[in-house]
Amino acid sequence: MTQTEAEQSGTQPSGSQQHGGPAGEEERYDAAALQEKWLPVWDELAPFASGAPGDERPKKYVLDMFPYPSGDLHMGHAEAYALGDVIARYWVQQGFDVMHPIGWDAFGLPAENAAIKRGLDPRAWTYDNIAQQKASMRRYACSFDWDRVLHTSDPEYYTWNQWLFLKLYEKGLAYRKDSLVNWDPVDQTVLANEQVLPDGTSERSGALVVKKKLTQWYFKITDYADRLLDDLDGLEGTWPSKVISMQRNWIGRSYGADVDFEIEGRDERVTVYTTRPDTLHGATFMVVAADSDLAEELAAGASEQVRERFAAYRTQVQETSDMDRLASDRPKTGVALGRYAVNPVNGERLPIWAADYVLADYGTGAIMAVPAHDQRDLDFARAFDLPVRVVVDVRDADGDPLPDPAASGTATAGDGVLVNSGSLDGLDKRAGIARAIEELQASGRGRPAKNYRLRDWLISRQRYWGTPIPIVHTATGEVPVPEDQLPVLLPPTEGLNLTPKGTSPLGAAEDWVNVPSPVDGTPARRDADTMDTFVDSSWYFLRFVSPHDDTQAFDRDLIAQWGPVDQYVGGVTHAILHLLYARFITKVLHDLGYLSFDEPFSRLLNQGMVQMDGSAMSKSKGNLVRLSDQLEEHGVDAVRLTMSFAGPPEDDIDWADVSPAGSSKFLARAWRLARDVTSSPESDPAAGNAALRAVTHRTVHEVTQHVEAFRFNVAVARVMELVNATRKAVDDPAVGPADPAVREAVEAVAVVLSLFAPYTAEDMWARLGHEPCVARAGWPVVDAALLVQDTVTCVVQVQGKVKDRLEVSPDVGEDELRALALASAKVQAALAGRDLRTVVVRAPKLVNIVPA
RNA sequence: GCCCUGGUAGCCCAACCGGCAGAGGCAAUCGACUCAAACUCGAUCCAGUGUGGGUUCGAAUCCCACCCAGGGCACCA
Repeated sequence: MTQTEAEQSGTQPSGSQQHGGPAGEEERYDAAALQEKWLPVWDELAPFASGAPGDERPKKYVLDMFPYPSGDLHMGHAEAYALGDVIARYWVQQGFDVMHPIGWDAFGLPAENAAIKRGLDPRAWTYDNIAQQKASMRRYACSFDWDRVLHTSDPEYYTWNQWLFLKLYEKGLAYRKDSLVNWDPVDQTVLANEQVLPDGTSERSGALVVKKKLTQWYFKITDYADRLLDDLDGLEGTWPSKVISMQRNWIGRSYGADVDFEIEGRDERVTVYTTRPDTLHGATFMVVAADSDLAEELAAGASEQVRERFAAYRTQVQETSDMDRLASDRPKTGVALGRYAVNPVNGERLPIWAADYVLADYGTGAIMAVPAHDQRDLDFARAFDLPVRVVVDVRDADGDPLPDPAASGTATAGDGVLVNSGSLDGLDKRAGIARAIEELQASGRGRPAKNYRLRDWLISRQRYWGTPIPIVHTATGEVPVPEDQLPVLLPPTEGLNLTPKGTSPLGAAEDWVNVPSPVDGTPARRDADTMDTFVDSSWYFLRFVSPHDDTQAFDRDLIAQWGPVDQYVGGVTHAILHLLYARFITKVLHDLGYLSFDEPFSRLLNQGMVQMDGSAMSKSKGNLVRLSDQLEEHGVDAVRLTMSFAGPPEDDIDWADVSPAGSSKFLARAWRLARDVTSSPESDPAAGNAALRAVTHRTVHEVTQHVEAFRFNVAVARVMELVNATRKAVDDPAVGPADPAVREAVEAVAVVLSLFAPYTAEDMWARLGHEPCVARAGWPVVDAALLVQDTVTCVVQVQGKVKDRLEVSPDVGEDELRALALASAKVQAALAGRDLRTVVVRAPKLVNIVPA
């Protein structure tokens, strides 16, 4: 190896020579050598093992979102795990039994696609990558409890995925239905709504998603919509407000009324959902979603000509529907169905149209159109020359009536007084809605209702590398696989063609798919689809408490002790998908009696992303900065420190704006302090330099607050100050390297740095004469007496402008301070003889003198 | 279109409850050390807080309007 090994083979050789310098040259900071030296020691001592029997420390659960094993770790991982580690290591230093586990989200399409491309088994690809990432994480000094590792692709794990499915199935929360689903034509599988980007493309493959009618499994997350929404209130303050508002948006609850309309020539009424039942008198037509069964049915009862026009329109809609969802100003299209509804409040005949601006899967797929007060309805009315009737008198800021929507083309959606509305006339929006609902209920034509933007969670995937759905289809219907027959193992890939073809590759595994019915032994077929991998990650945090338990998904006593997760750390990219699903599953398991809590993550920290020159680094765009290169060049500690110091954790880091070389310089500077300390570990700090001690204690005090508030960048800045102050003291002949206050300061630096730069901190600790591990040394105790300052600087302002500064006692009296300030020559000069109007005194920090 | 963040030095970022705009770092410049360089050490330079109003003794901080950047939702009745 290199000279670093020679250097490390001896114990602390004084005057080791690395660059051919003269004999007696001092040792230098060598990041690579420190890594070689301490990694094996930590492997041996396992300072982050958690949950040992008899461990009396209070428990804390810190969790980083587990990675997907595609290739080696990249800069994004490096940031996330550096920041999560600061928190985990901090709580260990504070004396907690911290569970900080790691695992791999190992099922999923990328493994399968990569495997197809290279003709490999997805298992081999996945587990090779895991091994590589795991080795990288160890080198990166992540404070994980390595005894708790899990992989979601292990049968030991996905067994319990199947168990979870059965629990939901028993509860009626897993069901199969036939509907239009999002189909990814590239990956040849369906996608959840959440996996379709706003521009209508797949978040995975980037392909334009199309609609396809399929029978699929769903989890009934909409049953939990109210709780998922309302319980967000309790996360206020501990979750980023951004995530909370994104989830609120996503669930999208609205309140209104269901209103029943009679249909001429049809026995059944049609119910529509509206948020504005007060405007019912303004309804001039009805619209049903063109792709709904209702439209089909209504058209079937119409004339031959209408049926033909409808069929043509429907085909057109299905071909173009997802193509230009984005084009919000695209012209309204539709066909009249030649059928009529009857307005329940005034008996008017309303023509029924089929159009694509009404969605089949929201509400009832039918609306009452009130063109005067709804822009979409107005656009439609103007396109097809339908009547517009104003029923709300909306005024502008000056109290003038707004122009007639029929003429202006702008619907008046604002608040106003109801007109042309019979018994509702004169009421405002709020009262009008309440009265309208009352009257509808009284006449049996309507009732209060609410709706959600959130849809049920589609979990079927037509791919190989996932958890088989534990259902068998028999001649008489679907039968769940009995719990004691789990797991349903994935068949081997031999003989299977994994290439996407629209149906699950598992269906071709004849030996696997053909099974006797668990009920009566008659021939049956397994469900060949696999589960969305978001199912895997929706409960993995529970499994960590007992990852090797083969009798249950998780140990209920242990999860009661550890859960919920005290601190969750991960990217904001999962703000909706993963976090919403995890919250849902947690609530379900709570309701089933498995959990005592119903929110999984008490606190959440979103780290930002790492960019280069303003552009995101990702697999698809090519990794502009390679983590391995950075680690090679600057060392683990410098990279980690840079991640913490770059800015607030939630901000993105542009690698071009930060300086790992600067971090490295700072670490060397800190390290040299430890090298220079000459006092013994037993020296008494109380005998040390008072000024330096004050700086040390004040720094530790502030760092503590900053770390707890996630202001890691500021915490690091404070340590830099302490290092600078200590260096000055060491070089000051009046203090010097033997002063016990210097040792106290350097020890504090070592312990605090153990959160950010573990290798450097460990070596400093050793040089200070201590045994490893510094990670378990304990957080420095602040002596409150040393935080009290003898004097404070009082600012004296004249008209808010600083004119003088006074050194005063912290408990100086107001009157005394006022007199002192007025006596200042600089103040008198600024006043130039003017009379005083007021003197504001905020003892002891400030006096503001206002002249007349 | 609606909602949410955020604009402080050349750059990344601090600044408590409204109270001295600068803690820390990068870059730059100068000096010391060196045969020279790297390393190291020391020093210097730099903004009045996106714009315009308002409240206040006092505003980066609070309020209003606007501009810019980023993010979320978007034909959800």
